[in-house]
Amino acid sequence: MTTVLIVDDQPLQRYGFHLLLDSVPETDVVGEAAHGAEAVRKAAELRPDVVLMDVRMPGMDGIEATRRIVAAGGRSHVLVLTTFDLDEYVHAAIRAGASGFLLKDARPEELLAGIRAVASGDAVIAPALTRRLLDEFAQYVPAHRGDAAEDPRLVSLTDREREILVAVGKGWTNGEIAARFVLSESTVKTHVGRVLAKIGARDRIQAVIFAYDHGLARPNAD
Amino acid sequence: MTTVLIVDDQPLQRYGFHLLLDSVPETDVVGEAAHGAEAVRKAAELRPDVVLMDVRMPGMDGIEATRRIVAAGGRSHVLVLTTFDLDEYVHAAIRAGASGFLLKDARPEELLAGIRAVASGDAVIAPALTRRLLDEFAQYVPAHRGDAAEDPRLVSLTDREREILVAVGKGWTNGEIAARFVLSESTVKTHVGRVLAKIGARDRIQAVIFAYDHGLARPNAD
DNA sequence: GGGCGCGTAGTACCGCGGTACTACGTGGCC
DNA sequence: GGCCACGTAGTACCGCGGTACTACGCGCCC
Repeated sequence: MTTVLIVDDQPLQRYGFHLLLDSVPETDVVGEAAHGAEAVRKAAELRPDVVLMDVRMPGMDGIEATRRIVAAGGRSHVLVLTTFDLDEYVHAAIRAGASGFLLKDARPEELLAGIRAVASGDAVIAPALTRRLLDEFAQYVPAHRGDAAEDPRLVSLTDREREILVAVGKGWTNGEIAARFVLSESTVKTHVGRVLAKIGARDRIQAVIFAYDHGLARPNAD
Repeated sequence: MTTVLIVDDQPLQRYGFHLLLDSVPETDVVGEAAHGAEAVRKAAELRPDVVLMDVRMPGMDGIEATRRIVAAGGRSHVLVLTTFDLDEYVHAAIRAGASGFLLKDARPEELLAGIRAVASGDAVIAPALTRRLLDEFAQYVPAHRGDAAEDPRLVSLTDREREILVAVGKGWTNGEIAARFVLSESTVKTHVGRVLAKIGARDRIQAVIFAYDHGLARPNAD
């Protein structure tokens, strides 16, 4: 049995979803919320398996509510619904930690399949949006393990040197690296020097860029 | 009517798909191929709406075949199928231009829905894979105009300072920036200093990291 | 006019980073 | 045994980077 919390500012919309979910035995609507703040509160209180979240709402919007619900760490998975397939919404929702993104004009069985998938920890995206998402993904993931492994400069690094490069990629100074790795600063300098030579970087700054370009360092926005 | 080309090295597998697709009126299997090269040839010849592509095949694999079919520019959309949900396959397939990625243990209706979506120009991904894809996506597209605009540190930068930060993000030295911007090195230093203070970085290395984290610098693998 | 934000530019100082060495212990391989 | 790769460590030197100032011209607004 999958417990669901319905979040939408329009009562009629909520009613429609409620009817649909009641029509199948596997889902159980445990609550409704009309805006973001109420959604966050009820999600914490009812701990539903799935939160059916509308994006556009007065007050706290669905994105922010999603962020807070996900951040709260419960096991609730958020399935975001919208009438508009704007890229910004999709991006924001993904970054907020949503497990799915469907359009409101989805067929009932699609919605139910989505809820099922999300409840089991998987994720779903409306086919119409997936196309654009894949195009972007192909752009943004240039050299993730694969091309990276083929880069002769990267494979020429020893394990230790790779560790050092990762540390450099975090922005640590030689002194900090020495401290964390329990080494002398001289040793760190030796390693860094060898890394720079091997990857063809003139200074640690280009090493940081190299690390990002080759997936050794990961963006970690704040 | 959706025309389909089935590509798989195992005759039994092809047979199974053929039977399934024949069981519904909307799809029409127009051909079969047992390996990558044959798939590329037949795709060009038969011009199917959808190519049902197995990844693992002797000789030219499904990824390479997908790349060539997509590159050929026909209107065929490739739906990749695999028994293994390895990330590398998914990434490679997406980069190759595949329109979809499903697991072979998908239910028949899922497969048919996938073919339908792909034929109409949309894209589909198996829910089990979407989860990980979204996680990665959230990392790789950190600040696609949105959170970036919300970051007070970023908006506090003047236009000039933002330009300087981008230049720093490229790994340029103060001297290089001065040369390219036609400025004195002193001026560059002044700007860099102000940027560091505003974004809360102690040195240009952390500024580079900041730039990457906030989408001012883009991975540009070689 | 006077303030203010911004871009420009300078001087002086210090320290971290990078280079160019040398050096030694360890483990693996021929 | 001897060689080699690797990780460790040191010294010496120089220069870029960062800081702390000061300064001035320009456009804008009260």
